[in-house]
Amino acid sequence: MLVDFDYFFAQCEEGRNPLIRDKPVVVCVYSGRTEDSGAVSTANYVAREYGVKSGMPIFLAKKKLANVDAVFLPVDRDLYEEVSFNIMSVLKTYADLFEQVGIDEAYLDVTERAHGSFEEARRLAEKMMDEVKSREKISISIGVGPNKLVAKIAADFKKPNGLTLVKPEQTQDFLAPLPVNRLLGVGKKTNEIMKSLGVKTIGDLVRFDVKKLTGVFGEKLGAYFHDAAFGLDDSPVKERGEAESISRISTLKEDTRDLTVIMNTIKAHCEDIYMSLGQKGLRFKTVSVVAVMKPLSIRSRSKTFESSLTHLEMLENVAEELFRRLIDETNLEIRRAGVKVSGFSKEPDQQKHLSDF
DNA sequence: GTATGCTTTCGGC
DNA sequence: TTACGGCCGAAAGCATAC
Repeated sequence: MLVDFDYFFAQCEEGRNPLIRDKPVVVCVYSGRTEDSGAVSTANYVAREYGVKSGMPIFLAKKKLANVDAVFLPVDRDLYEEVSFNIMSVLKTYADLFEQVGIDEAYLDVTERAHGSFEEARRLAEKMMDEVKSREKISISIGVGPNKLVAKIAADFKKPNGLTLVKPEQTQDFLAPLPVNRLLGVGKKTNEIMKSLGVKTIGDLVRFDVKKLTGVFGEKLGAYFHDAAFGLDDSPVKERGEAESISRISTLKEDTRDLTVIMNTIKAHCEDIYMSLGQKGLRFKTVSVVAVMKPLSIRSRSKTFESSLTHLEMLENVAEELFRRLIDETNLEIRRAGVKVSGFSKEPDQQKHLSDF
C-alpha cells in the first residue's frame, strides 16, 4: 500500500494553529527577491477550491484569493520534519517492509501480516488512519493494490482522508479510464508526446504497440510504460538509506552573469553543505552546479574526482570552475544558482593514537 | 556486445 | 505589464574499457 499525507505542510500549519482551519491556507517558499516572489509549496483544500495549486507563483495565488480571508505562511521545514518523523514511526509498526519516499509518502508491504488478503489489508489501513489521526492530528490517504504502481495511483484516487482498494482482478478496469499522466514518469513533456501519439488515457496506452513505444521513448522507458499500462510492476518495497546527494539552491537578488556575484551565494551554499556532510561523516567525489536561467530553463555542469574531496575550499573552487564553464557556454542570464555533492563515502574513523589516552 | 561510469535533463513532491 | 522554490532520485545519452 501507499500512504500519502494529505496537503501535508498546510495540514501541519493547521495543527499548530487550529484557528486557521476553515480558511484558505497557503504555504509558500518566498525567494526574497520581491515582496511576493516565490512559489506555492502546498495549499489546503479550502484554498484549492479557489484554484490555488502547488508550484504556482505566489502572486497568482494572492490574485485568486483577493477579497478572501486567506492565510499565507512561509515553509517551516523543521516542524514538518518532526511531524513526518512521528508519523513514519507509527506507519513502520504496520509494515513487513517499509520504504519512505520524500517527507510525506511511504510504501508499506503488508502481504505477510495481511495473509495476502485485501480485506485484512483494509482493516490494517483503517486502523493506521485512526492511529495517525489520534496521535498526530494528521489525516492521510491510502491506496492498496497488488503492487507499488497500482497502490500509488489508488492513493491518488480519493483524497483527503481516502482509502482506495484495487484488487488484482479490478486493476485493468480501474486504470483504463485514468489520464496517462497519472503514471509515474509521465510529466508535462512526456504527456505532450503521448498526446501527439493519440494516447490520452492508460487504456489508450494498453492498445498502443510496444515496438512504437520503445521507438519513441527508448527501450527501457518504453517497456516500462507498456507494463505500467497493464498495472504490472515487480519492484520491491525497499528500505532506503541515506540520501545519495545533498544540494542547495536559491534565487539570486537579480538576474546576472557575473561570476563574482554568483559565487557570493554559492560559497554560502557550499558552507552549508559542508557542515551537513560533517555531521553525517561523509566525503564526496562529485560536485555539480545548477543554474536556472532567466526563462526558467535549467543548466547544470558537474565534475567527478577519482578520490574523495575533503576541504571546503576544494568544493568552492570546483564549483567556481564549473560555473565559469556554464556561463561561458550560454548567453542567458542566471536567475537561481545552486550546488550539489554526491558520490558519498563514509569518512574513515579518526585513528586513535596512544597520545589520546 | 556488455558492463560501467559520468554528465545532463526530466519528473515528483 | 510582468510576475515562478528547493529539494530529491531516475534514466537517457554518451564515452570508455574489456
